[in-house]
Amino acid sequence: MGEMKNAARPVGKSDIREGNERIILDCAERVFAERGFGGATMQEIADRAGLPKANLHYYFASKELLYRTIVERIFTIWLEAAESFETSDNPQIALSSYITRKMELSRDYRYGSKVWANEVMHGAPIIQDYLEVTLRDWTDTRIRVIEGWIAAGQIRPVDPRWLLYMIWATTQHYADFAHQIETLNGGAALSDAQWREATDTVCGIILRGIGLGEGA
Amino acid sequence: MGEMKNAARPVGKSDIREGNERIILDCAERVFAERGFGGATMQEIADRAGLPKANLHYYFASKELLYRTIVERIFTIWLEAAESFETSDNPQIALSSYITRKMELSRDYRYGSKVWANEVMHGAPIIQDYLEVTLRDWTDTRIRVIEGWIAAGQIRPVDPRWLLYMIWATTQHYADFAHQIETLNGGAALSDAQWREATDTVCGIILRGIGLGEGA
DNA sequence: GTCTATAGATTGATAGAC
DNA sequence: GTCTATCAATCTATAGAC
Repeated sequence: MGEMKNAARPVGKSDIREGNERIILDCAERVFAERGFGGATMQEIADRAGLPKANLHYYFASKELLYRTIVERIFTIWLEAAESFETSDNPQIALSSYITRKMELSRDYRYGSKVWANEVMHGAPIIQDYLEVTLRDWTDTRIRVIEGWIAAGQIRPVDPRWLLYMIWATTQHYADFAHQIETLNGGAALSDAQWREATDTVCGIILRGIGLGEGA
Repeated sequence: MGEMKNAARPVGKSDIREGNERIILDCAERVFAERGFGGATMQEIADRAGLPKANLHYYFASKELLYRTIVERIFTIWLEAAESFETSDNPQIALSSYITRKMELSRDYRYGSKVWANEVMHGAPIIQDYLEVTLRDWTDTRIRVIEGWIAAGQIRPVDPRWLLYMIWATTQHYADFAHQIETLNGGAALSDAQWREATDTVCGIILRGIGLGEGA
């Protein structure tokens, strides 16, 4: 497929375009995470990507479009983690698999999480529509699931909102505040064992906190 | 004290200076919180403070010094909340008063919390020394207190680090992600009752999660 | 202490040769 | 598709009159 002419590729992108877009997006994600939207420069992104600055504008018309593409990519990943919520009717299994998945995402997509946090902290100037439609719908659906568990007496009665915020906050903290955590860890990244332990502890406290502890 | 000459004020600042510095710091805190360090401009800070741009440089030599002053101010407020930790030997009282205090701070110092989060997310380029010395010392002391509770069988055995991170993450989330929370709240700020309820829920889940629930 | 004017550097974006 | 050269706008910071 790589050497074929336009006729054989009616909609798809060329290999060069696809490859360069990926490199630009990956580098830009890190720069936006480290400097914020205003602090990031097209020059630094270009340098890291090993391309002249003008090429960035060839692939992404503007800095804002490049940024928006990145935020949307991250938001999609967040939402896919939601599927963990549906793995079981049992709240113990559903919640612990959701928390575990969110912790994995914090480890694997640290920069994406930071860009998202930055965007929301600054008042979501670019993706407010996502908050108002997609996130709201997702949240309302999950709230109803949790309310069902409460009504069935499966978990203690807590406002599902505060519970969800606690899960988001705690799991994303390991990405957004990774630098602080690593500093307090003697300057080293968390080991595999530490990630496992942190995940287990987070799961344990939250589940037990809403009345799902095995040993309580 | 206001009209006296230099002789009577060997160390103190003039009223004008003190007043202007306060206005500049308050306005700058909001701008840095909303735009990040790189996105903030001295012009916007000056406009909000109602001063010409050159005056900012008269009071604060550089943009970075102004920013540093703000981050340090916030960090001091954070640390003072630590005193709540010493209100009692009883972990139930100590932890719930610490969490409650942190929730109050998230409500009262939303912008400061955001500036801090921004700084840490970007790798703490300005206040890395605070992380490595002051915060580390504070954390180590609290860890020993928590380990004492565990040794005495007062709470369940959990790594104190993951517990502290959970408290920081959850409480600060209400400041840093206030925009998201308000969007999911129909666009309105949380009411007094909602703040109380959220605080109670956070306290309840965490305390019960480490084996301190009254009803569990 | 205040403020206008401006220097000097950097930015996002584009034109146009290859 | 690539990349050099460059524009127009904007930024931090300062000089100097008041």
